[in-house]
Amino acid sequence: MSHSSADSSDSSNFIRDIIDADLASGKHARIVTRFPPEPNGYLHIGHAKSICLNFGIARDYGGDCNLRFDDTNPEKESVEYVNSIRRDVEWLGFHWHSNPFASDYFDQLYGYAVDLVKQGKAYVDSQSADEMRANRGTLKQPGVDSPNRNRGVEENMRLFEAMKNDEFADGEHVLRAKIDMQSPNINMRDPVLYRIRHVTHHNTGDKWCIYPLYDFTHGLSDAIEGVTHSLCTLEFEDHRPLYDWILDNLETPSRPEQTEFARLQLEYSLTSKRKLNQLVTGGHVDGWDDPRMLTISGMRRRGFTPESIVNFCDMIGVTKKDSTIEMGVLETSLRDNLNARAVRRMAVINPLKVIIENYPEDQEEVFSGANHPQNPDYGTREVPFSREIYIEREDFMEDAPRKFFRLSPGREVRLRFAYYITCKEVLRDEAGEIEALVCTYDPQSRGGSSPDGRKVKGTIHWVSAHHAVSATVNLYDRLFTSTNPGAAADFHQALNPESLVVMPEAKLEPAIELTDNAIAYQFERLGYFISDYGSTSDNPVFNRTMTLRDSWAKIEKSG
RNA sequence: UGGGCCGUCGCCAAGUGGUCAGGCACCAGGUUUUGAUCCUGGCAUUCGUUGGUUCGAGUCCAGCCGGCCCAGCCA
Repeated sequence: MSHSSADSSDSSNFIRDIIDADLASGKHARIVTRFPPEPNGYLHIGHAKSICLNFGIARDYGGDCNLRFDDTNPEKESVEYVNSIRRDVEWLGFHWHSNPFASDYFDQLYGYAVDLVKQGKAYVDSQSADEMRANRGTLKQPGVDSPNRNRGVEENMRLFEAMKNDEFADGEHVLRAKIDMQSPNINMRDPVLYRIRHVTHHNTGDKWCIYPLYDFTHGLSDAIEGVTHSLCTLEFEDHRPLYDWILDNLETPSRPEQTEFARLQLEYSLTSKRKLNQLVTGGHVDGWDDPRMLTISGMRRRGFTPESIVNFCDMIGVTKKDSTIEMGVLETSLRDNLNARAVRRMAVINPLKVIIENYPEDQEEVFSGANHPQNPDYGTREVPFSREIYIEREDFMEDAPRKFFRLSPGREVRLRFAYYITCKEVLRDEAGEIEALVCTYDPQSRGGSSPDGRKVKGTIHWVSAHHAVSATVNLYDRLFTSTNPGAAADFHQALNPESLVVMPEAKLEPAIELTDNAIAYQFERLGYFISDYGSTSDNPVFNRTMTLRDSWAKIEKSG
């Protein structure tokens, strides 16, 4: 397509290098990956990076990628999230080999835990959470052994079974791995494997009152599925020794390996499910799919294409370096894709009426406008014209600088596809506000060029007043004013009060489809737009997906 | 001397001892009935730093500096 599109087939990274080596050495004959979200929130742009990595590798190496729900904490999880996650992954264009829940493995996981107990490598601890915390030590001081650490296998077996059989209250006991309370790695100081939680699970219902923790569950789930490369983010690096310890001490059907990469950080955005949840529940946005949210569902509603997101992930790469991507990268990827595909139309968001005084009052005519300037396959549509039209208020300036190529008293501009017009008079209301413009047109300039070949520097968009369709247009801007809102003591302070500006009086040319989130339009000179969910011909609502690049704004700013 | 990880252009990122790819951003031109798109050119004598090994170091070694992560019965 164009310069900024990355070709995933030749984009390599250190993880693909590892896979290449494993294939070359014969360690693996086939590659299996997994994308393991916890269904406790909606997927966001950060997850997209992981999805593209895991599913992209499976696709490129002819292997499989599973969509596995890491659902070991029933208190926070729900089927609403499960469904949204499935939908988002599919919408991005990826296909999973299987779609299991970690909770599907609870029986097997319990068996593995029993195995550890029998080997004397796990024990039931009856300390309170506070006692455990106190005995864990600190980052610099080793922990001390639990008084229950040397319980016999028989007693541990009896207690663990009793935990499972609902004989204890929440928090009374936990199952812990018996590793090393002196370890410099806190994760190895006898980590908890199972806790008691009397909570209904979205998948297993009330079958269990004990639930395994992430560290115990994850590697074993990988092993059960035959995952070869278990890819996760950097904060799990310290967990790898535990991941390995569990697999090294149990007989599993396969031996997966964990590799960590840096999570995505994007300027002006939040990628913490907890904080996104607060935006939703706090009413700061219109749900998880608010077009300002960088959730996959929000981006979809905003008008992002899956291709633009996947391409963005290819552009940013995969490394172990903490980094923050500039918004411009995402915006460029979006514009690139939308520029290639969007259907061109004219719409006026902030209308100013123009009366063409020498155009006959009862006359109408129709111009042909290309649906895409670089792609004739898109065809053309008819654009009606008449004596009264609307133009953008920003396209008129009374005291215009020389570099302003638009309408101004005495100046001539081209109406796209139509005629040259010259501004003759400015009409005002009692308050002195500009109400309308009186212009004349040059009948010789029909179609947008004149026989004398005179140059008209500016071309502006317009909509015939008589034929216009009224609509509401939502202008979205970044949700936060700070490049790193997550770093603020309270991210609410960084909320952008102008992240949504509603334009209730927009005028659209008639050839615009008014309903549901389907067709990506470019409203010429304004940006890319898409109809919002629930938009109807009675009440059309459009979301601005992205502005066009605006070099005039840059000139204007620099004076 | 708690452990783990990271440091190549403003932001990303290739580079696997032979003399710093590419993208974004930015700047300067050209085309243009979207100040869009597109096209052309410019943009790291230098790889956190110091020293060492080598004919040769971003790549190997040592020290130092800076940043990130870890003390949930969260993931």
